[in-house]
Amino acid sequence: MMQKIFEHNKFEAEICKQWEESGVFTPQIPSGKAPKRKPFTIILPLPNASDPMHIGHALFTVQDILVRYHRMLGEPTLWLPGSDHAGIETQYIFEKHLAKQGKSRFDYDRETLFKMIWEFVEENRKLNIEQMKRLGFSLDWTRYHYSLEPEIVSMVLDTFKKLHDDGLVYRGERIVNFCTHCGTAFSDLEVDYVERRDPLYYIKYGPFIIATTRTEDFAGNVAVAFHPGDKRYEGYLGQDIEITGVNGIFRVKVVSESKIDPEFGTGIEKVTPGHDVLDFEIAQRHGLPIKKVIGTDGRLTELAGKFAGMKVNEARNGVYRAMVEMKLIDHVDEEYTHRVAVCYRCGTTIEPMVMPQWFIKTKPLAKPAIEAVRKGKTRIVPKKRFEKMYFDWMDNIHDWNVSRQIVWGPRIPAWYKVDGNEQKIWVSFLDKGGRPKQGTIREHLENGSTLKEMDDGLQRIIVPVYQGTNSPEVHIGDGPPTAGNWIQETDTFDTWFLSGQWPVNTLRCRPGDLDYFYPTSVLDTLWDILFFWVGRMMMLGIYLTGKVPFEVAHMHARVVDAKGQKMSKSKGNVVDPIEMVDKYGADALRMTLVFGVAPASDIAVSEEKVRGMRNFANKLWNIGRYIEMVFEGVDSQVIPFSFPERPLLTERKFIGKVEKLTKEVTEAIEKYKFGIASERIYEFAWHELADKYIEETKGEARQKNLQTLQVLRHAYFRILKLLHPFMPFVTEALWMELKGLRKNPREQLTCAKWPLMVG
RNA sequence: GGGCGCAUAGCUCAGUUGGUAGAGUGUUUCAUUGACAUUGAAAAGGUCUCAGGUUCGAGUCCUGAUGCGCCCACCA
Repeated sequence: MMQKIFEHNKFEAEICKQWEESGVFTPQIPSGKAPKRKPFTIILPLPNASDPMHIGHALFTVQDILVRYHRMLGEPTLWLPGSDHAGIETQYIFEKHLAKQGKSRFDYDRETLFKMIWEFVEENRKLNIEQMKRLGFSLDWTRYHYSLEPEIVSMVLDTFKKLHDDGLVYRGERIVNFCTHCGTAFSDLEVDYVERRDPLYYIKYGPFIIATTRTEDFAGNVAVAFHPGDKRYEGYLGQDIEITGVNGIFRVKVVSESKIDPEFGTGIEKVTPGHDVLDFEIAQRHGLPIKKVIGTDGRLTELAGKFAGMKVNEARNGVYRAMVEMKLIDHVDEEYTHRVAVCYRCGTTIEPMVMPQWFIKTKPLAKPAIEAVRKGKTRIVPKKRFEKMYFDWMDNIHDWNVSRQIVWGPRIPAWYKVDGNEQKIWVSFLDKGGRPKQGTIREHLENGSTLKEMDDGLQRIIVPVYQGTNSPEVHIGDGPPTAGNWIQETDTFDTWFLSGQWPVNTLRCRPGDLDYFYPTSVLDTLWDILFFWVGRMMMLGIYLTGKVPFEVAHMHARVVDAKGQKMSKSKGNVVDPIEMVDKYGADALRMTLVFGVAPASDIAVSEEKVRGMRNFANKLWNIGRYIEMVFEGVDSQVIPFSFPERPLLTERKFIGKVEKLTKEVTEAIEKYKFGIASERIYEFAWHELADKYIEETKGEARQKNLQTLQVLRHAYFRILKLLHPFMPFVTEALWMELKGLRKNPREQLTCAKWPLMVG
């Protein structure tokens, strides 16, 4: 006898276990010469190992619907799970954790720090796996991968070597977005902009007046620039002008540059190539020297004279006061608002800095990635909205800075020759007594440290890029050359360099997988990482295999609260998926995320909606209970599960509706319109089957009219099948319950055949 | 500065190729030993943002306006 209410807690764990043990989520590759049916494959967008489960992860439901649907169509189906070490994110979280204990990353050598982070992440990573199972995701856990496992890392290093051998890797002193708090450079994508009001200083500058918000970087000024043809300044073009500044007299060159806006300020700007992106470009074009005034610690360097050692903001005020004293300030615009680059992680103002970094040339990689989408080898869905975004970004792509100055990630496999370059390589390390040491290798050696000691306590090295042949020899490969002394780069790879090759590398882990499952069928992800991830996967996937990584890139939307507000901890409107699963069941939460949702629009989630969907699961359960009741005493031999041959008119009409529903739902899923598909089933089950058909045929059912019962059961099982991809637990529970299959998992609904074949 | 999206019931949103508006939730009334109160029956509630245009016919297509949101580039 069935319970009066569907108690999800009683069934979910058991059903989960049953699915897993029956191995139905692990596809079999057909062997021998058997005709190979095209498989359906999705690679899970790997969650950050350090992230606690949040509602965004529950959106993987969309993938599970696709996967379960295709599995029921009889296709070999693979949904491959994984976790991402998420370099900067994770190290950032860990450093906050360290700070609570009064420690910082500088207290540890890199190896120790790496191990500590590893331990720190493990618990959460394992918890994530359990939580994803609870949502009913039909992932093949036998193929689970972690981005830092040795096999994956070794493939990533090989890719870098290959890129290097193909001439697509270079090291350059380039201006990068540097966060002095996080201590690392960021790619352009990882920079946010905030509106800020700062004083705009008009400074007397030799014969000119220049407008700037930054007074502190004066020691890095090497030129002034104006728009070509600006009559006010044309006469000065090419001259060396003497300037009196707070640190004395210096000279700057006068150049003209089309990117200078003649309308801004006085139409002439000071050029500081060491600390401004545009100025760096100007310097490259005009062969101007680059002076580094701000260090990686966010303090001014010795070039700043008496201001050396000050933090940027201190120095800005200090220099301003000095300028006032020297009557160098013409006037100050206090109302000036502009956009300032900040670290997307910690909000610290980004300092553009010139630093040695590893770059990947992206133009040759982007070209085939653009072609592939243009030719439809990869379709972006919804197309209209996102293809344009994709092309815009790909067409204007910059070279990719893959260096990160953090320890949490695979180290770039580059070794610098130490012998003969001792004075060029800067090293920070902890000596045997745990004391921090900084300086060139030569200085360390002179102070009695050995190379081994430096390596044991290594924190970071900096090897500048020298012009011509003066740069230390670099070796890229599996390890250092045997002859001589070499020291490995301490920069690690940008996380996206790993995740960009994830579909290829994970499928390489098992022989035959790459051939069979690649290109994968669908990539489903939040559209905000279209550039971070989708673009990189396209480039590296094609580069490594010659084929696109996925045939469809499906963009889903962001989850927001009931009022359409973005969820955030500070607003306190976060919906915890696991709490919802505990309270209302996984099916209810899954259904909430797709029911009535249009493609790529925001998804409003409220507890009320989850409750409503839980009520639907219960409704379904009670229809089953009703069926169990009316079938009591009826020999199931007498009523086969087949389609009735000659139904009565009411029944015939109803069966027609069932067929129509089947068609509509199938079409909607094929078009990624899960909102419509789920709504149709809901509407039909509740308002057609329960409210109308059952109510109207209660008399016949009581008299055990065989045709009525047969049609009733036919419609009901059809609904269970159609709904299974959306609400796997309650449908599976009912299927087992009504078919008496609780002891025979082989006939579970998960493996049942979809009722409509699609061509 | 360039581009995109949205505007429909109190709230959150659907509305697939143009044919007199739908769901969830909330509200009101009634029903109750009945498969299900996590229920059923019924009701109220919308000039589909505004102004033009195409059409026999526009929530749906076109143009413009207003409001909101987002993305890209970035101003020294």
